[in-house]
Amino acid sequence: MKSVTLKDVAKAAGVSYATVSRALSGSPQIGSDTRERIIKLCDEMGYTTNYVARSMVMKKTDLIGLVVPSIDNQFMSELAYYAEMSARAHGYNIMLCNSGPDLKQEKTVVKLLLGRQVDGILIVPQSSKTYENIRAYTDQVPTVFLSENLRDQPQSYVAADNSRGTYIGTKYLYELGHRDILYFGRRHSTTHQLRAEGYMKACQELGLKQRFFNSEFSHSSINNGYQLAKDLFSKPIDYSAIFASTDSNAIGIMKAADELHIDIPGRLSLIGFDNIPSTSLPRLELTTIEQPKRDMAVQAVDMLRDKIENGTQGYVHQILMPTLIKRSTCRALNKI
Amino acid sequence: MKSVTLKDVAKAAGVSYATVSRALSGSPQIGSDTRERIIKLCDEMGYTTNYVARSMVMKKTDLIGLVVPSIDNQFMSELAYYAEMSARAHGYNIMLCNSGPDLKQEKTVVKLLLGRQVDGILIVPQSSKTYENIRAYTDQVPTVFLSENLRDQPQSYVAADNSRGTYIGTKYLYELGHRDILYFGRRHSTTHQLRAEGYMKACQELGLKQRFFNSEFSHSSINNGYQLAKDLFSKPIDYSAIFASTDSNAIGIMKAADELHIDIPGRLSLIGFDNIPSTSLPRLELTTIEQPKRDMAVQAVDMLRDKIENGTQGYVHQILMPTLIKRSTCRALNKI
DNA sequence: TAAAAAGTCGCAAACGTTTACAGTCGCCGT
DNA sequence: ACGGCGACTGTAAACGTTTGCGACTTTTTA
Repeated sequence: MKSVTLKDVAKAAGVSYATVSRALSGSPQIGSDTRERIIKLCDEMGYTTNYVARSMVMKKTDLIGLVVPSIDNQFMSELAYYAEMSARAHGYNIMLCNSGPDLKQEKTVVKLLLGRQVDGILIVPQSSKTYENIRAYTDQVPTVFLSENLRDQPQSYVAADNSRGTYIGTKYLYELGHRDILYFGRRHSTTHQLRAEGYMKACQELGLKQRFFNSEFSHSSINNGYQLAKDLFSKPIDYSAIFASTDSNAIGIMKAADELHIDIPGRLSLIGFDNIPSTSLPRLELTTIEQPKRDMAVQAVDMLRDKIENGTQGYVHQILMPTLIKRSTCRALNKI
Repeated sequence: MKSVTLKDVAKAAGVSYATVSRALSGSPQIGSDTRERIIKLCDEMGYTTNYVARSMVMKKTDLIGLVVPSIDNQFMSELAYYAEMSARAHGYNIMLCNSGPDLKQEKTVVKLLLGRQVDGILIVPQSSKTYENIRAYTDQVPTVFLSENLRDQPQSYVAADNSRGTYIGTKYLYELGHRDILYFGRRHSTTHQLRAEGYMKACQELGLKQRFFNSEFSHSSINNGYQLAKDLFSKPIDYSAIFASTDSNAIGIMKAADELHIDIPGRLSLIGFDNIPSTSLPRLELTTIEQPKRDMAVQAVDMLRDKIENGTQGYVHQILMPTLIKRSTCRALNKI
């Protein structure tokens, strides 16, 4: 369990441990013969540099704190995957924390990460409240928000153009012939507010009546969408398409529709948002709006690296384009 | 960006920094009045203890390295969720690494984790080869394998009783009246070998003919299952049920069956393994064998903590019971 | 009342690195 | 032959903690 240190190999090599350190770090001021000898020796002795000691003197841990509400979530785990890969490719490791559903835990974990001396924090916020929640810490360490649009708050973030996503989605529905489109979702966060706005904008341009079915006091999940949709379907269906603000909600809607024998897309077209992996499953094949998760993740770590390594001050808002993924839950309406 | 240290609050309090340290750590040898004064002061000054400095002297980082082939995977992200929650509840943080598909990267990340001085490693192996692959490091740091059955190798692990899973699954199929059950899957790892064995054992006891459809040179994914199933279905279907060794494969099979208008469960019953979240989706509703992912994760960190904190030597094999999740892809056969 | 015990607190070493600075050595130019 | 320069390597400080030990003060005990 006792690991070999610089001092050990220095003794074995008959040099000072400063020399060994220099040999490993590729310092120019060292003889190429001794360098090779030392490197070979390190290899033989199984020396690996102790990062915590190194961090101590370098005042840099090469650590990025990643906080997500729940890694057990297709959207976030995909983000996390690309973030970790990209971070490690640039010499950083990821310290992972679930922030859970409440703001208190979210604050706790970023405080914890600060104590760990992470070089930066990448955070997928629980909601719009996160900004205020952790503001006391965001000036102590480079921080970038991921996937939540903060509008013009003085804080770096990368997010999809949520407004544009719903905009192109409802336009697509319009082109398919739909004139009565129901927007299904709430507006608890800026991101979701923007999604609603994209829908509203498209409706205005297209001369469509805006129709909302909100669910202000619940979070986005399949079961929630399902319960809500059962409510919805108990009333007359005087629309031909539903735009669900979330794939999870859309899938819940599908479930309710199936039970009531409401044919999708025969009777009702359905479109979701996010393009989580589940949407591409057989029998689901949900038409949706893709958030470019991979790009979002790598750009977020790029942005964070820039802050860390170049000390870049200020904030930047990176907005990525969403794209329409046509699958099989939307159908063209026959014009009369 | 400069954080406040022990020395800073010591100066402010007019005591030595050793006293501050003791006040925070709850040392008994300190006046309760000064303790309160110092704690209050720390709070005001926003002091947080520097964990890397602390780790340095304590020779303990309170860090657990978690390596998974890909966090972007429902099974592993669920494991990771519970592992992180449980670890943090006990004062540990998680350093996350994706090991990708190849052994080289897997070895690289555990080496990296060693350099980070993690107290222990929790690893979801890529395959059975992982044991050999990282054996050089597993005696340098407490390690427990998660989800892969290593049989009687001298290495701690926690896994589901895979053999029993397929055993109860085929027995269930038998009770439903099925007499011709095809086992769909490969045996590239011990875990999958055990699954095949459970099926074989049940067949023997029940007097059933063992029928295999193997796919030795592909990994388990929906698309793979789909391609393979298309092959499979091009030949006569002289069985009434399929046991897929994996939910992903089962879903791929569903897709192929749908395309060919092979009714599930009308014509063919189908059962999977793992109970990944996707299986519970509407329109899928796959009958499957649940691996107790939560228990597996928390028991794995418990086991690791025991090794770390109590220096427990030796190895323990923790086998957890899988359970049958009845959904809607299996139907009872009318006895003739 | 004096000595021992208990209660507080400071000093300093240690953890394993990196790096500025100083030191050693040989070699070259004059 | 000697100063000086360049190439290389060693010395030591620093990073922020924890903790054994010693020192000082106060309380207890005989």
